[in-house]
Amino acid sequence: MSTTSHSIVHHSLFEEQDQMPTQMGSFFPFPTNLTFPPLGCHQSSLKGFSSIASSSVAISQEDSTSNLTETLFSTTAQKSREDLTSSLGGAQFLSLHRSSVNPWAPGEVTDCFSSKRSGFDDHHLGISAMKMKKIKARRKVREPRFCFKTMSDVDVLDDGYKWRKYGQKVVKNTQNPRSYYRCTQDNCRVKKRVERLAEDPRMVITTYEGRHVHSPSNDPEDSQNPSQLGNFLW
DNA sequence: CGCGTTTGACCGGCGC
DNA sequence: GCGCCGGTCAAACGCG
Repeated sequence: MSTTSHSIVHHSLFEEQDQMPTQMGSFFPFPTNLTFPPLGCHQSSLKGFSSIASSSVAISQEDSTSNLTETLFSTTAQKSREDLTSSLGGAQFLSLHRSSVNPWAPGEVTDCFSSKRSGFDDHHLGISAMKMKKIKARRKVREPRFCFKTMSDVDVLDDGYKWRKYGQKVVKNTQNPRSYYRCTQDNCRVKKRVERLAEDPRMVITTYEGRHVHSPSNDPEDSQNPSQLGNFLW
C-alpha cells in the first residue's frame, strides 16, 4: 500500500433522520483509526487508510417508501454533528434523508465529488436539489451504495475482499476511465467502481454497491466466526 | 491450465 | 422513435 496522504470530506446518506450522527457509532464506526466503510468492507481491512486525514464518503440505502423527500443537515447546525465533525478531524459532514426508491442514480454518487465546485457543503445543497428531478425519474431499485474519495497512487484499495474486474469505461466529460469490479466470492453480488477525478487525478473515487455476504478473503479468523460479521457488515 | 484483465459489442434507461 | 450514455457481457488475451 502506498504511503500517500488522503484527504476526506464525508457525505453520508441515511434512511432515517434519527439514525444520524448521534447513533452513528452503532453502525457507522468512525473513525479513530478509520474503521469504515459500513458497506461491504471489513472494519480492519482498508489498509490503505492508515494514514488518512480525511476522506469523502457517500452512503445510500434503499427506501421502501415511495415519496421523495430530502433533508439536508449541516455539520455546524447541530451539536452532535459538531462533535462528530471534530472527531473526524474537521472534515465536513453532510447527511441526507431521502424517502425514495433508488436515491442514487448511476453516476450521481461520483458526481458528489465533482470539483467543479469549490466546496462541498453549501454547493451540495443546490446540486442535490437540482438532481432531484433526475432522481425522481429513476425507479430501478439498486443496492445500497457507499462511496468515498481518497488521495492515493493506487486505484484499487486493499479492502480485504477479492475483486475481479469485469469492465472499464470512459465516461463522458472525464479523461480517466472508470473501472468496474465484482466480488469474486460465489453468491456475493457486491460491486465497486473505481475512477479518478478528472480535475485532480490524485484523487480516487471508490463506490461500493451491495453488501458482502461473507467475510474478507484474507481474514481466516472471521470466516471461522461468522457471528462477528454483524459488527462489520451492513 | 486456471484465473484475472482487456476491450469491443451489446443492452436498457433516459432525454429530446 | 431515436440517439446518447452508463453499465454489463463475454471472447480473446496475458500471466504465473
